[in-house]
Amino acid sequence: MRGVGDVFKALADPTRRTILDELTDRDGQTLFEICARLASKHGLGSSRQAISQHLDLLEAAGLVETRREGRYKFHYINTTPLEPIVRRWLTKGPT
Amino acid sequence: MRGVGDVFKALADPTRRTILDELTDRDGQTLFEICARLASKHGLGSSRQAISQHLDLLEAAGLVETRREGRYKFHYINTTPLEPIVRRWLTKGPT
DNA sequence: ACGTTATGCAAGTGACTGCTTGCCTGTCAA
DNA sequence: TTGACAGGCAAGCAGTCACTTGCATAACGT
Repeated sequence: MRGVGDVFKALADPTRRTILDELTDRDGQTLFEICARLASKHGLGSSRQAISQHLDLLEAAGLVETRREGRYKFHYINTTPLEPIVRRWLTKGPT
Repeated sequence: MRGVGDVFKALADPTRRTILDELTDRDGQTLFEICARLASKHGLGSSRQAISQHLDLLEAAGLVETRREGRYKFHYINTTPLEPIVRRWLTKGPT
């Protein structure tokens, strides 16, 4: 369904927000790359399956898009769903 | 603590987002007013205690501020914590 | 003073969430 | 073809969350 609520739910978890930080820093990473960089740069000891489930959720919310190439799967951040989210309460007058 | 995670957690629930919608429409409502308008305008049948707990959470996140006056407690929306939240991933270059 | 109104506090419950565990599929190099 | 590598699927478990239930506090009208 990829409704608005999915975006908020995806952003509710700190690990998922850190994943978005990582993809902002270097877009198009594989699952193993993300795991390695989360561990080294952010000090997160999450397992591969945990990160994979987080990526599934981010993809379901439309915040991450994927591209398969052989046995690799690259993950790209998509900030499009983010803009209208908060603007909902910020805009008092007509845009 | 009122950290960044509290704001995301507060926004994760659809009822709390509807409460923010209501306060955007009419600021400074009491608990009973919010309950009544949530039921009539938004079709939500949440109990008073449920709404009260949601308001506590929104206040802990800094999204709602309160002012007591006699036996009434008025709730005001505060959008200040919202701006830097999403901008975190939107800004690629210097603002 | 007494009852009503508006709100607060806290324990208990069912559902959801994040994570683990174990096994399976598909791809590439030798 | 065999083994290693990248990723996927699904069941189970512990913690959290939203909600209810029941009682308590405080302010106001009469």
